[in-house]
Amino acid sequence: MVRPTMEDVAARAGVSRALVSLVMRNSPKVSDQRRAAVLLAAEELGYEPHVMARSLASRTSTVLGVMVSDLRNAFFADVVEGLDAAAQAAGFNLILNTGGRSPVRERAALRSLLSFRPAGLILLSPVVPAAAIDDAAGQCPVVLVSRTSRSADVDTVNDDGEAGSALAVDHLVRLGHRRIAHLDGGGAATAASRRRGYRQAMIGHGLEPIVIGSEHTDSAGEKAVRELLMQYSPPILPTALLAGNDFNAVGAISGLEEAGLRVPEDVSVVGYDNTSLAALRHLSLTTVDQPRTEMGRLAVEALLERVREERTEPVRHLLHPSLVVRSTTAAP
Amino acid sequence: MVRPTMEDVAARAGVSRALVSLVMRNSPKVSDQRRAAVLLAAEELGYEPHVMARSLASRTSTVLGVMVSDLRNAFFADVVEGLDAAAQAAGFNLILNTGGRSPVRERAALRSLLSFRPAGLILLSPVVPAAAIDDAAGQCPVVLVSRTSRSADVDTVNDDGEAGSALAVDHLVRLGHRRIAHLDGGGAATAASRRRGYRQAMIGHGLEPIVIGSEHTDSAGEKAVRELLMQYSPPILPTALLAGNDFNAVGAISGLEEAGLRVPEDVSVVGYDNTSLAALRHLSLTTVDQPRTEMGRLAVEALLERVREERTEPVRHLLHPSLVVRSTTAAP
DNA sequence: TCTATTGATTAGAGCGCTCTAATCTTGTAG
DNA sequence: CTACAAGATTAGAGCGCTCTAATCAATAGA
Repeated sequence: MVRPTMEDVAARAGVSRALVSLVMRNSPKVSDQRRAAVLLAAEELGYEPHVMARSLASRTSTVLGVMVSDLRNAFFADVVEGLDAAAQAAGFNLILNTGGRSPVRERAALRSLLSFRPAGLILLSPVVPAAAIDDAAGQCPVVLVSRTSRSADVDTVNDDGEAGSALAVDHLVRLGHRRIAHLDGGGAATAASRRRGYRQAMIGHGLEPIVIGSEHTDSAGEKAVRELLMQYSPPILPTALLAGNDFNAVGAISGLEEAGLRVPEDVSVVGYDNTSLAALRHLSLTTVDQPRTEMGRLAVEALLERVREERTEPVRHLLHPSLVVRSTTAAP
Repeated sequence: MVRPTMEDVAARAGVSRALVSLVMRNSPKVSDQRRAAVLLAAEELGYEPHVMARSLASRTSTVLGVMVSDLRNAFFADVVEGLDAAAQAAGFNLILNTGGRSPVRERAALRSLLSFRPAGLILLSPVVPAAAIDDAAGQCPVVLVSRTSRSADVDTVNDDGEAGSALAVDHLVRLGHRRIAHLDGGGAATAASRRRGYRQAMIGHGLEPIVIGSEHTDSAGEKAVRELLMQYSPPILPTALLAGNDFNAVGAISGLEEAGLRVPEDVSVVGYDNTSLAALRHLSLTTVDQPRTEMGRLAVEALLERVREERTEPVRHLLHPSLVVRSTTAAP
């Protein structure tokens, strides 16, 4: 279990430790002959540089700290995949902590990540107070995903929820729908802008918004539909639903089917997030797609710009969502 | 962005660096008075120990390397959640890499993880050859999840796929099914034992196994059902299907419905993994549950036992799955 | 008074690497 | 044959910490 060090490689290759260091960082100022000898020795010994020692000595870090509230949410899992791909491509590694939507746990997670002296921090939809984030931003660059910030030290990457909702409403109106209800995402970070977008789009079309309180879960979607059906009977029942997210939409569909209503013949349903769920042929859910891997990529890019000190102005990425039309929407 | 060091704290508290070090590791051999002074100084400066420097100096690591093939798979996401919870509780941190089911990328990921000199490695369903794993095991303790190993240096945590399949078959037989087909998971790491369990259970019940080649995706499930329908017409059509996993099951359900067959009235379907998908009321899939968070916990536990050198014998956890009966199974 | 003994504190080396500055080799021009 | 620039190599300090062994202070025993 005791691994060779640079010194071992140097001894075997008959050169100094400094030369091995140069070869390992593939510096151009090493003769081909020596380089070959060093690489051979390293190969024979199974030597790999010690990243931690390297970053200590060089006063740089190749670690990006990532805090994700909940990996079970496919949306975050996708973003993390995007982060990892971009980080690996740039020679960085992710150190991951889960915060579990608890401010206390998130604080601990932040401290833990910072103690690695990461090159930067990426926080996915954190729930800690802005002060805690600004505090972290004093120690290293910070990028927020799915959360806004007013701090000049913090970059953000968000989906344009207003535009996404508008896309969905426009699609439904174009199909001929007039009574379109929105199942609100409650306290979720993304809920407010989606609701706002829905309201504006409805008013823009001269239609009356109908917002039903819900959550980003399938059971909440089912419950919301039951409430809806209590308030509105078939003649005035909304002919289309814009759910808070895909899970919510699936729940809503169940609720509708249980009540004997067919989707999309009687009621059209649109989700949000385009999770793998929506793509299942069994569901084939019309939904709003957020470019998740792209969000991960942009987050890493923004972070590295700060790390390399190429930029000091904050960046606010507002990504444009797109509508994926599948089989849960049709003319009323 | 330049953070204080132990030296700074020592100077401010009027003590030596070594004393600060003792306080930070809360050693008992420090007088209360000094301890208070040091903690105060640290607090005032916002000092936090530098984990990398610490592990370099102490020749120990608090980092666990995790390689996951695909975070989009909810199964792995759940296991990672379990890993993180257990690791955090033990004062360890996860450094995460995705391997994307590609041996080449996985090899790179392994090297990258090892260059951190982690305390140990946890590999979720890796596809690299056993030799590469044994090689890694020569550098630090390794635990495999959802993959077997014959190496004495490697611990494993697996779900008992044979038992899981048997559970499903028994359930179906008890409902009165006689013609039960299995949609095979193809090259997936878990497919072989599930198929074996299916075969044995069928033979045990005096029934003839029917295995249809498939994959662990929903589109493959749909395709497999089409093939099945080509080979077997209604009178001899299997009345129940054991899919390779939940995704596969959902695809199979779509295929059946498209062919005008109802689930579970005409054909019962059982999935495997109990992903969040299965729990959706809309699907309400009968499936085999693997205790995923528990698997994560056990993996960390096994790793730490090796790290602490409490054990040298390999451990083979074979977790007992359970059947979650929902709405896709009924009497034929 | 002097020496043990115990507990608290510190000096200093060293973990595996990087980086600056110094040194050693060449090749080439004068 | 010497001088010198350019390229190749190395010595050595230092990154922020831990750890061993040494030092120091205070009390107790003879």
